[in-house]
Amino acid sequence: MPDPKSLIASNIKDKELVSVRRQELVNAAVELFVRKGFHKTTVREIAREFGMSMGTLYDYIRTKEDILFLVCDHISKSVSDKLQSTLTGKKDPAENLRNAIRDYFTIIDEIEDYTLLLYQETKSLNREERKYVLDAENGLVDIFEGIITQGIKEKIFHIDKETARLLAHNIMVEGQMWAFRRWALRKNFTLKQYIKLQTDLITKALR
Amino acid sequence: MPDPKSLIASNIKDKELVSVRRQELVNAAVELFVRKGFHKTTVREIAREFGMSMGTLYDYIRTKEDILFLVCDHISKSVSDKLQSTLTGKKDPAENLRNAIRDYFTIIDEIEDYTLLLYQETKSLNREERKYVLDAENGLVDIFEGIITQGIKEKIFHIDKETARLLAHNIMVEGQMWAFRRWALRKNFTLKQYIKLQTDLITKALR
Amino acid sequence: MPDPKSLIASNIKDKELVSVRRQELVNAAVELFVRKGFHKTTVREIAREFGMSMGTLYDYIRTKEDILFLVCDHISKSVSDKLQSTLTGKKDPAENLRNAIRDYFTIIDEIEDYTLLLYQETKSLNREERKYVLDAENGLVDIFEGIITQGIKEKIFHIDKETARLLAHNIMVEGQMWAFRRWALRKNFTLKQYIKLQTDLITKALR
Amino acid sequence: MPDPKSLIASNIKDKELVSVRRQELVNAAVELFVRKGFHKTTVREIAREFGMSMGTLYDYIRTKEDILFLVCDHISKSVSDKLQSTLTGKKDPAENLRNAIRDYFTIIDEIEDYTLLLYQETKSLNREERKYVLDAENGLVDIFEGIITQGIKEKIFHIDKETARLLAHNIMVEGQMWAFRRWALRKNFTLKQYIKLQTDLITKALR
DNA sequence: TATGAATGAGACTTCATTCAT
DNA sequence: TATGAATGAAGTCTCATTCAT
Repeated sequence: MPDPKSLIASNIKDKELVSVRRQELVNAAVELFVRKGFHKTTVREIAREFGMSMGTLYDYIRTKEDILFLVCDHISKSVSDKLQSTLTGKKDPAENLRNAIRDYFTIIDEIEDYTLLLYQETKSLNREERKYVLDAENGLVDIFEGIITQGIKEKIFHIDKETARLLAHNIMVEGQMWAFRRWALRKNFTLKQYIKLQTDLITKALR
Repeated sequence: MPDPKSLIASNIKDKELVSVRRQELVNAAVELFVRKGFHKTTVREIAREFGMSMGTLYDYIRTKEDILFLVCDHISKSVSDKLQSTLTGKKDPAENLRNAIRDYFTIIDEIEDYTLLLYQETKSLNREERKYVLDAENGLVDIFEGIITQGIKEKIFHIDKETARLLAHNIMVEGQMWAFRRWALRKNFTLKQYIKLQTDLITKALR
Repeated sequence: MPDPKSLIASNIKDKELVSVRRQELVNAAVELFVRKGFHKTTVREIAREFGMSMGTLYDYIRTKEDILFLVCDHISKSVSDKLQSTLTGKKDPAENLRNAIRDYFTIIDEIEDYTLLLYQETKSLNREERKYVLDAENGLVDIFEGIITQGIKEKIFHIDKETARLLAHNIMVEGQMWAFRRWALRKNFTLKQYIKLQTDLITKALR
Repeated sequence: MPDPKSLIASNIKDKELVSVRRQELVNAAVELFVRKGFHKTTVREIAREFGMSMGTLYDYIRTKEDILFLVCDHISKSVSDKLQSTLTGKKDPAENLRNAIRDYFTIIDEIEDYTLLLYQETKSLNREERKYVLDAENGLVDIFEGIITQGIKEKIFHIDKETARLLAHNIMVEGQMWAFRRWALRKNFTLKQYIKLQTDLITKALR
């Protein structure tokens, strides 16, 4: 998989600089997008937050949508990286799954605003860019599915392969819903409770 | 709860006419929003599809966002109404739940595009309008929660009250994810399979 | 041949109004284009001269190039119309030719600035639009060729058919060069002299 | 006549280097101008084609228009030089004229694109620069006029002095029209035919 | 009540030119 | 002398909303 960022043309020759500046750009844009949404944020505002002129901003991207892509890609990668780094090669699939769920939900909680953004604005990306982001998502589903499948092999979990895939999807969505249904869930649960209850439900379903 | 539509001012005195026209307006707008998204649809396009002039359109609403609200409210109500109408007062909570899940998922599948729209554009509503839509959502959660609670009372389901609320949320989201993760789920499951597998997982969790 | 103006989309429904306003638009733009050239004239300037807002201007056209097309088409039609109206069905081809040359050169002289504009900016039109303008030009060539051909038939002119076509082109270009080489020709000739000398040269070539 | 190129200031001291680089610059720019027109070609593109940085490019010129002037001057000089080099001091003015016409038209045909460019973009030059280019043109007119005048003196051609000047202009324009009316002329004539027919017409006019 | 032409602010984007390194 | 990142003014175009008829 080629680096998605190389999809985006730039006038600047110094690749290193492009990389650094784009990171700064993402940092500037993400806050605005979270606060106002992609469509209601103007490029001028982003440039101001970016601390550079409009012209300079456009030396690093070609269109406003490129910025959205950089932002979405960043968030998406960020979740993947964080989750990957917490995954240990523990032996017990049951414990592995519990830990993965806990870590994933915790990450979501930490970057709740970003999750929401990724969730709501991905549709504004073009085909190719959207595919990148969704592929990253799929990578996460694969992780959960892998753990469950291991448990099935070891006869610890008692569901079939198809259900394993579905359950992996469910876990992903249950993580995300902690962000996008916060208005309702926060009234009833703390993160800790939420993790515990969801984990219990999943565990029971695996018996 | 006051009729949400009365939130939106109108120049027209004849309440009956307002109601009829707004329904036509919603029908015109919803197709466009589904196809192009709210932000990329222009009021001019809506007026054309609506078969009325810009001026007349603005006799029934005040801002473009009002249209979005009418649309979201309509979709949201539509799901509630359909689901309510299939709910029977059967005695067995287990069967009631199975039926409700099946009916809800089926409704989602039927109006998949609308669900997606509701899902992605609600954020563009203002505080007050968004609250309306989310309240309607909550009504659905209550329905599922009610069935589960009944099962708990009858000692058929073995989970606590808090988990019941959470499970109700889960069911809602699992219905919606059939729409918003269709790009992934459709590869692996038909609607029928999806309903069966999710129902099984929920059933196991209730034991 | 469909009316070229119908090639250009408009937001305005009243066809009559579109026609009137476009004429006003052409009048506003042509002066600016003559003075500053197409590229150096801004749409804002055109709107100001047009006496309407930018938005309104763009209700009558879609792009800046549309304005250029309207202008070029107008000039081109204008020359054709004027020439056509002076053409009499006189019997003597020699006299007909002399008159046509005189009238054509005189028209060019009258709208010298416009001729120059047409001449220099046609290249900025897109394929289809350029074709329209060039086709109109060809119509004029045909007129001159027709007169010459008639003279050949009547054994008054002694050149072959191919040369007749070429000579028709020459006459066209000799008319235009009165505009685009004015910096040189005006030093040596008045319009009257120019017409006489060119007519004499052509007449001798026809012997 | 001072060297036109000295009109354009340069940061670089080494006159020799300036001259060499400017020639390379012209070569780079002319292709782009032919393909896209002056206004639609960006300085960045020219620099890239030139193989130098923006900064370096601007060491050799002051404004984008300077480049256009260098290009126009180059083309204009190029035609003059080529034509001069073919002119022989033959004795017979009639043959001299035929040869000059043939050579001139042939040169035009060879650098048709450049002729067109010169023709269409001269207007974008400023007063002073445009004068340079037009003066070079006049030099060519003088050449043709000279040959004709010689013929008049030798009683071979039978037209007056004023007509001689006009005819010289006509010849120039008839050469150029082979380029700028190619869309029409190429349908009917090859270069060879075109030369022959135009030469015949001119010859007849001289009798 | 209905029409649709008119508004004008503001959106995104480009690009000739400069200047610190 | 050479580089190329940075500038910022200006360009074209859009569109939600209004109001005279």
